Amino acid sequence: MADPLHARISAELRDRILSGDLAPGAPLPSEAQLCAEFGTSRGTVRAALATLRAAGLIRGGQGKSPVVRDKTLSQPFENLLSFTSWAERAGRSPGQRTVELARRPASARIAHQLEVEEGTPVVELLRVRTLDGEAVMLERSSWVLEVGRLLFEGGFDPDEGSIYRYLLGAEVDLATARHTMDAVGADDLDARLLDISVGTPLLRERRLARASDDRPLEYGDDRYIPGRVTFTFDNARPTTAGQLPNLRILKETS
Amino acid sequence: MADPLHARISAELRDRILSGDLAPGAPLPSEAQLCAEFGTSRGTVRAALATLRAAGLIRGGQGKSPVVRDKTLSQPFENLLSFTSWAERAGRSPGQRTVELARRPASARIAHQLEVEEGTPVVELLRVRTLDGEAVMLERSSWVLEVGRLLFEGGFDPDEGSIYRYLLGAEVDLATARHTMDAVGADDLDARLLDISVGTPLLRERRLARASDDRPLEYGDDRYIPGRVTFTFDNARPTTAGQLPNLRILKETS
DNA sequence: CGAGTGAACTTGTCCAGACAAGCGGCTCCA
DNA sequence: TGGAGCCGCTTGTCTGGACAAGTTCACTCG
Repeated sequence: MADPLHARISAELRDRILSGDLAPGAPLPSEAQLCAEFGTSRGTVRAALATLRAAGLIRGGQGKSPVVRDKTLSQPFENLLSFTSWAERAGRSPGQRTVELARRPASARIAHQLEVEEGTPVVELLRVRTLDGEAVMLERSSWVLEVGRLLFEGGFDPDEGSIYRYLLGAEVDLATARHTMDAVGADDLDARLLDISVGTPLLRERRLARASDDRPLEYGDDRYIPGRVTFTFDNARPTTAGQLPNLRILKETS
Repeated sequence: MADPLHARISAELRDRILSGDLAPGAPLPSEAQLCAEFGTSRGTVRAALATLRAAGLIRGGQGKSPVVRDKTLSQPFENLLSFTSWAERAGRSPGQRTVELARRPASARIAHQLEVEEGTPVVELLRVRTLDGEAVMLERSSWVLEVGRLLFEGGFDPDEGSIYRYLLGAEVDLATARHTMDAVGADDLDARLLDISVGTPLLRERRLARASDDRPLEYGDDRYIPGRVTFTFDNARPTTAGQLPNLRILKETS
């Protein structure tokens, strides 16, 4: 109820698109009609439409009503960090087996990524992640001590829940993340823990999560067995001048 | 000169950020100052700032001036399609060796992706792509006949220029693309053409490019040798309510 | 029957003003 | 000295209006 008007309008329209009430290809009501329906001025309606446009849900040109482009939604921030959140939203059953949770001095590479002195204590976590009981990914995660210490304190069980959900609940300021994708062959550790042979191609996602003031908080290295999980992104040519192309990221099971 | 005012303001501010005139962390001028500087109303200035915010260049909260977040720009639409455009922008020297350019009936898989009947003629292209003379990627590309025929007509040399640049110049309506990343081991063909051994891990990018009315135009399968090219994406938690997280994609050499 | 004109409708752009909400620094008081 | 409250600046939200530019469609004219 306290939400701004334009947010409520865009939420309402988004629901109509996601529910199939407005099918892809169908035109939206004109701005004038929306003004009448919600009892607002045109500027407010246009702010709501701009949100949908940035999300890639609608496409529309001058002179014509905007048209529904797609009903797949870009995934929320948390989904790209949290294996658990993502799997649950995809209707799969996530699980994990914790191999180790350790506090140790940062190696040169980790220290460089986290922008701390080499040898500074960090908290490292190594887990095998499963989907419906089947191993799909090996997660190596290093946290700066300030945040990592929370993983040792009561309330968090590494074999139980989602780290990110726990940390976001503890009001840790996770604001941005950069993900880099490439391919590697399984090393000895990967092979042993994922029960595959050395050299098997793996999709690697390296991740650096930062606080809102850009301090690095976590460096992660996740290696996915191919054929179980894919990363998809959409991009579109800019529509109106000065507008930037819109992007959406989807992490999918296959 | 014919550009809208808000586009000119956002372009001017973007240039100041990219040139380093406004360094990351520095606050932008207040909206009132920008109004005075450009002689416009506040709504116009806010439209310009919204563009920068959607691009992830600035971050800013209520009560405070927006702050420069980053000076890396999301890549334009064409860069994610065209190897040539991307390489040139990255300051590298792209090249290619065309293995075959053929018109043949669509296989079941290609027909399914391009949404045509199996056996419908399509145009298929197989090229080894190089960066500074070094092979980095094997490109398999299948075009619907309507577009692919242009590759046979005069004016296009598959050993010379960029397909996408040529087709966009020919006013082909390439509007959106969906990219899916995973890892595969090199098959016999990959191994022979890229001069690597069978089973070497490769980063695979499958791509479906569509026209603005969503008809598929091209299905591509690009396989990158690891360590030469990576795909990076940034995501951020939404700042203001109702706003969606912003995303940026970077394809990088390493 | 076809081509061209024009009106109605749509979105894009821009303006001027108003109030609410958040932030930061200041003063004043205990 | 330290804290509370106030004030000014900033952005967020919303209104109502105006004109420009693009699309669609029906009508008219040749």
